[in-house]
Amino acid sequence: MISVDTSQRILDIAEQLVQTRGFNGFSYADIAATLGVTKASLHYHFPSKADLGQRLIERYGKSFLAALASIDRGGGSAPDRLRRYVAIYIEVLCDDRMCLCGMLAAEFATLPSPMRDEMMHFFDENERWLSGVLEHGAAHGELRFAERARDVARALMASLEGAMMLARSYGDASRFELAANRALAQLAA
Amino acid sequence: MISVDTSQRILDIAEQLVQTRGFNGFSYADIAATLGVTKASLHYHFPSKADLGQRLIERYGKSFLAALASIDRGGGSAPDRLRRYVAIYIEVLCDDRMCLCGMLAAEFATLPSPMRDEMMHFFDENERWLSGVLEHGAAHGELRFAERARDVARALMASLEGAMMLARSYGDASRFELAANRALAQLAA
DNA sequence: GTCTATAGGTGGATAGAC
DNA sequence: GTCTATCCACCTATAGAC
Repeated sequence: MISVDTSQRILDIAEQLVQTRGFNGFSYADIAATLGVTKASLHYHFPSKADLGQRLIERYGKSFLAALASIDRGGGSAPDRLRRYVAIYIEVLCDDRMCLCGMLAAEFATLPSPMRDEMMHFFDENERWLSGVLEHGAAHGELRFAERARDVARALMASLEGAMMLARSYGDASRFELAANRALAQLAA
Repeated sequence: MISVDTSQRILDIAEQLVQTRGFNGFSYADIAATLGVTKASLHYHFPSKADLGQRLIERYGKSFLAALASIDRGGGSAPDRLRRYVAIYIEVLCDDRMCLCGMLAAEFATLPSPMRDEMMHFFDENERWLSGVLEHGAAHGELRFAERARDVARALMASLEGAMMLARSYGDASRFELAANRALAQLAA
């Protein structure tokens, strides 16, 4: 994820800051110090912090969707795909980060509307993809669940986001892995 | 929850603010405006914001433990107790709040050490209580699970915290209820 | 595109009168 | 206990030179 473009480098640094400290937990000064430029320069690329935040979620969402598309291209059974979905979260967590949108969900009440909408769009897309995998798995006898695929998808996202948050607080990734494995095991046919 | 004591009233207001906006999302000015006093007065009761935060979690933890003791006094089966445990979360959510400690878990990286410790203590106590209920339920054939009670307790807490956060962002408490019901249904013997 | 300089506001916190 | 007044650091953001 090495960027040459300054805008992308700013987003890289901001992304790491939001995922660790939250949108209200960092400032332009933090980015400027890391990047080695002045605060004023940042405003050339992102006029306001709200702009920066919105563009950040947009990029994160696209990158996440690309990862989901990559899972689909890789083929494999529905349980396999779910394991690779969980692996994305683990990778983020092992970098001591939270899911960007999980973090923003906590700060929801303080976010400007465009950021809220972009955040919900992220979860909607995740729900869509997961629902597809779940339905496919159920149809092929690879997965079993009693509720609507949509509701199972929502419950799964919630479990992963919550487990991620607690695991990060305890500095113990195995807390996440245990919760995630249990969630997947319960879907086994 | 009506307090006459000024310190308690300050904590009441701060609690609502943290549960909706986060610890980094409010200021002494917000409390002062709501309470109708000056910022300086607040510093008489809580010298620093870190003090305020720590005392806030202490009180919240005690109140939560009292609620768990109340569930125990009420008797009933393990599934019954778990339903009443979930009901605590629902009540908080219907007031458009997050769990105080779930909120702080997101901001973990920016919190002073005393607040971190107090927050983890809250989750440890929840884990202890839940583990007890789970073990009791398993021993009496009311609940069934494959993993250690401790790990099931952790997974359950993570699910509830995550579902709460997403449900609040979507302004849809039913999202939480569906996830919680699914989590409890999977423990049914 | 990046800089210096600065505006205008808000943050937490303190001193000292009442 | 609460007030007024104030401090200083930091915040987001802008103007204008280079």
